[in-house]
Amino acid sequence: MHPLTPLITYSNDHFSPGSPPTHLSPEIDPKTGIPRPPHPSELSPYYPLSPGAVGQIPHPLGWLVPQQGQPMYSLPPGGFRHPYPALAMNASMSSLVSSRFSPHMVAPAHPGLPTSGIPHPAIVSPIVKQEPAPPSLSPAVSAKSPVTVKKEEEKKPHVKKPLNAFMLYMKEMRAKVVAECTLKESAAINQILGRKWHNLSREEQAKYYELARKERQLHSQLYPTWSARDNYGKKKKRKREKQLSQTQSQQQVQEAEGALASKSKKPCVQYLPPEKPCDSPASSHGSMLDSPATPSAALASPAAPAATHSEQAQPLSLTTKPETRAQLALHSATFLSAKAAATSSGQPPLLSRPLPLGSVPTALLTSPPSFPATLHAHQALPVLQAQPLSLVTKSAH
DNA sequence: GCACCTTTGAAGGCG
DNA sequence: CGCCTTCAAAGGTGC
Repeated sequence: MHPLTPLITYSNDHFSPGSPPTHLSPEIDPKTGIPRPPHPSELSPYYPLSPGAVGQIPHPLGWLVPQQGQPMYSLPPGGFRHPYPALAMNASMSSLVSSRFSPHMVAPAHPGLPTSGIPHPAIVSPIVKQEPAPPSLSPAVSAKSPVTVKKEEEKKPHVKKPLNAFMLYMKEMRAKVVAECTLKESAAINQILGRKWHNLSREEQAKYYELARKERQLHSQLYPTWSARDNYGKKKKRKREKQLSQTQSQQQVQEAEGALASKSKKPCVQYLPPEKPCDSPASSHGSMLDSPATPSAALASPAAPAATHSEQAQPLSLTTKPETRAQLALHSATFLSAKAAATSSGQPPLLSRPLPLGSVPTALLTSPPSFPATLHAHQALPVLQAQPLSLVTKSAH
């Protein structure tokens, strides 16, 4: 079943202008055993582009109930939450938003100005202490009395960051993974999802990158003045220290790395049991979610599909750069890892995917210009070996 | 009740 | 330009 399915409450036909990648035909996921729906086009279910081309647009609320009744943007106990508030949409935007905005979310006075009482998915009630509002969102506020201003500032919605490709993927797949596993801890689920992500086929990842790109695009249109910086410090986390300590633990891991050969010794085991039935990503025996199990199969779906009609606005740089993260050192110690990250905004990192034997160069060369390509040789490693990596990554993060 | 954990990616800041 | 930090989701867990 296609991962995006849960997010799509309407007919897949809308998103299948072209023929789906051959390797992505609807069927039972070998790994999960979950039936896979017809593969939609890489067009975002959230943003059904080219309405005219794809036919009638499904109910706009479709995005609200992406998976098992769970809204794309969860509704906090406090109230409705939507990534993006009502906004004035132009023709082009409407197509982007049509599937994500409820019908009642009609055009507000100004884009980026959540003037209506209808919250935006990206806007969260000040559950989190709001600092003096960023200058961006509420011009109307400035015109009010200091007291009112202060009051409203406190209420000022928290514009959240647009979800990146992986986050979109997680949102969609989490329910499946949880259903498959007895686990419910997000930490564990996320580890699984992380590996599943790496095992996703290029085409599938491309869809999420595209979705994320549209998310960002839409977000930027809605909140032109918004900056990720605006949310800094809103979480009040000790993460900082935590990460530092993790780094320390990482060092310990590195020190012990010499004995890496030994079974998993990583703490993450606690979250992600090595032999989880649902741990498909790790399966090196060809049960990957969507990636071909065999090199030949992998090659069977060269970058073409995703690239063919992907109108990716962002030209994808194939520039491959060495792993930039600190974990590289550790990675290199155990396996090769080449990761290319787009430098310009909107440029997804090179796709992370299983590294088909002898297909690396080809994959890179044939990668769609708009598609990220990351080589993860370790992908082929057994779960146990891969596990430590995720841990390392985290600490390095 | 809040922060942590865990994942990847985006974005901003800093040197 | 590269590196570092923070945040985005999410739900169990621990304090």
